[in-house]
This record gives sequence, structure tokens and C-alpha cells, in this order.
Amino acid sequence: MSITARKERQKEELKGKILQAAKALFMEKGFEETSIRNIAEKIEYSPTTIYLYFKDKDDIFHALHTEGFVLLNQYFRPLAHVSDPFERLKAVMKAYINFAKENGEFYDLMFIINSPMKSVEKEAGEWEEGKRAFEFLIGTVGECIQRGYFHGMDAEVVAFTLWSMVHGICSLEIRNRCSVVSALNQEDLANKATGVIQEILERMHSKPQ
Amino acid sequence: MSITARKERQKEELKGKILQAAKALFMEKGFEETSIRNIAEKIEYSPTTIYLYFKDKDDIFHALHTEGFVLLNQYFRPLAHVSDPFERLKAVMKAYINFAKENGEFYDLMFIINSPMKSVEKEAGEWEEGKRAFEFLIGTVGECIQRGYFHGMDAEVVAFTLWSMVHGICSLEIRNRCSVVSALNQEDLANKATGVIQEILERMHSKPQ
DNA sequence: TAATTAACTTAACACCGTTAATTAACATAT
DNA sequence: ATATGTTAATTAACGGTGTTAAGTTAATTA
Repeated sequence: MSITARKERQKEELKGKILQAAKALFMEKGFEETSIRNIAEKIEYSPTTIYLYFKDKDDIFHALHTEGFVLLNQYFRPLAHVSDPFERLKAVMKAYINFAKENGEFYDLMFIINSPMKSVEKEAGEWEEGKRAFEFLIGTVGECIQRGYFHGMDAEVVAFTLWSMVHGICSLEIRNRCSVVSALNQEDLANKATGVIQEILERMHSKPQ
Repeated sequence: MSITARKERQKEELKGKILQAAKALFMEKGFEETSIRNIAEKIEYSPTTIYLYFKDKDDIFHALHTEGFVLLNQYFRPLAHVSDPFERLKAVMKAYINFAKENGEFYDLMFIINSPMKSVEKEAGEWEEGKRAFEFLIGTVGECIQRGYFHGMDAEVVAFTLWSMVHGICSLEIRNRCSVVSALNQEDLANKATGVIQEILERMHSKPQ
């Protein structure tokens, strides 16, 4: 009895160690530069052992992908207590951008890199943490609409649009498209763009209050 | 005399053939799936020959990268004749989105994939076609500001922000982040988001006319 | 005609993700 | 207590990648 339990525990432990090693390498070198052989070396197992715990490389990074969404939701959680929905909305967008800045490689994996989506699309049904994040945004937008913001628009569509806006800034910065286009410091430009979006948002209430 | 000219011409010809083969493979299979060995096979040369014409794989895709910007500028060129700057601005954004839709792999290379930027950043000075595209946008925004749109804002910053917005939509669609987040058809969602942005733009003139 | 240069190829290096076959350790049943 | 079966991990290998060094062949110059 307890002996199979111990084995189970040990298997889970090693699976955790693989993930932990993958995460460390991934965070310091990025997705492309992290190989299964690297991960294996780090945990002092043979590369093929990893295939006993994960189907393939995508599978590993799919696990990190959902881990990233857990982290993003941690950025969002405190904002649930902001009662004014428009203030909350602005705070969510700021938090999203901060998340991107502070977790560049995770952001890349979650919103840019192709690899993890193959697994996500297969799962279809489940995708809890990702949907939680987006639904928090939709909910907030919905409340804003009730208060006269984004008049006549659909909450889901507006939420997606706002997400697109901040994602545009974050992904252009992460993939280095800012510096080549402007004399401005890359981070500066992104900050100012964020300012413009805030400015735009302010003008989005048709019937104030 | 003419003999060296012919050789020069032939060298240039083969360089062109490499690029052409790379482009064909790239457009049907994408960046990751196009190998130097593939390209070599297509033009019936040994893989190493390619290195006599291009420094490395990045160098090839850097060439395609600028080719993509030439194409983008062709989407923009007709719009130079739209006299009203705000109408022109909206048309530019539409054209950009059309470009992305009709040239997905090129878009990926130009605005998402890391590889070509290594070369772009080294060139530093030159990057003509890319800057032409962006400066067309800045110019249009500048004229809009003169007519009372985006009051008190900086043209370059606004241009970058608008670019971010449409890039957000395009890149989320290309990298398949729409379908997982909404029951809506992916293209539908992107179209509706574009509509919201148009709507937002309409509200951006402080002193109309 | 001999020496040099240019264009190209073959062979090889060091990696990659992944699969098949194999060993070693352990648990169970006789 | 011995034989059997199962599990975890390994080694070896396949077919691929980008890239470099060394070698070949043909054309051009001296």
C-alpha cells in the first residue's frame, strides 16, 4: 500500500524537478535555447528519462505555460477589491504590462511562442487559468459598460480589443521592434504608448457616471 | 572586362535564386520549417554553397524581411493620395491589417520572429523600407494632430501606439491566441476588434475640423 | 604552359528532438 | 527462496539542424 504511494510520490517529485529545471533554464535563456538535453543534464538524468514524464518538448512548455497564467492571476487577484470598475480596468491593464515587464520569458511563452498552443488546442475543454484571467477582464469591462463606458459595445469584444492593445505594446517591446523605429529609448516609448492608451480610455465613457 | 561583368551578374543571379527559393519555402512552411538544406535542394546546389552568398540563416531571412517591408509599402502607396489625414490614417490601419491577413508568414517575419532583428540592429544606420513605412504613419498622424486630433500628444508616440493596437490584433491572430479565449470565430473576433479601434479613433478629435 | 583564383562540393562537427532496444532494480506469486 | 513479471532508467541510434574546414574542379591570369 504505502509502498506504491511512495513510488507515486517519487514520480511526482521527479516530474516536479524536471519542470523546475526547465523553468530555470527557460527563464535565463528562453525557449529556443533550452533543450531537453540541457534539462536532463541539470537534473542529472538521461535525456530519455524526460520522455517517461512528458510526451514531448511542447508538453513541458505547456506545463510552464499554465504556470505562467497562475502567476498572471496573482498579479490580478488584489485588483478584485477595486470597487470602481473603470479604475479596476485601468489597474488590470497596468498590472498586465507590469507582468510582461517582470516576466518577459513567461510572457513570450504565454502569448507569442507557438509551441504551447498545440497542447492547449487539444485540451480544448480545460484551460482554467488562462480563461480565469480573460474572464476577469471581461467581467470588469462588463461592469464598465453598465456604467456607461464603451456604450453599445460587446464586453467580450471590448475586452479582446483592450487586451490586443496592451499585448501590442508588450510584444513589440519583447521582440525588439521598438528600438529600430524610434530614437526614443525602447522602454520610454512603451511607457508613453501606455500613457496614450490610458488617455484614450478616459475618453471612452459616453454617459459619464 | 565584360567577362567579369558576366560573372558578377551570374553571382547576383544565384543569390537571387537562393532568395527566391527561400521565399517560396518560407511562405508555404514558415520560418522554423525552412532549412538551409531545403533551400539548397530546391535550387539544386549543395547546402554549403549558400554560405558563399549569405553569412548565415538570419542573413537570408533578413533579406526576406526587408522584402516584406517593400511589399507593405506597396499596400500603403495608393493611400498617399487620400487628402484628408484622418481618413488616410484609418485607411493605413486597414491596409496594415489586410497586409497581415494576406501575407501571414511575412508578417510573422517582419514583426514577430526574432531572427531578422539581429541583422537589422547591426545595420543600425540603414533600414530604409522599414522606416519609410513607419514615417508614413507618423506623417499622417502629424497631420491629424494639426487638425485637432490627438490633441497635445506627440505624433511619434501616437503612431507607435496605433501601430501597437493593430499589431496586437494581428499577432494574437497569427499566433493563435484568439480561438482559445472566445467562442467566436477567430477572424470574426479580430474583425470586431478592428471595428472597436475604428470606433475609438472616431472619438479622438478634440476640436473637430 | 604553369600558377593562381574562384565556385562549388564532400566530409565532418556539434548540436537537436525523439524512438527502440536493453539493462538493472524491485515486487509479487509460487 | 526462487522464479516471474513489472517498472524505471539507461545506451544506442535515427534523421534532422546550422555551420566550418578541407578538398576538388574549372576558369583566368602570368
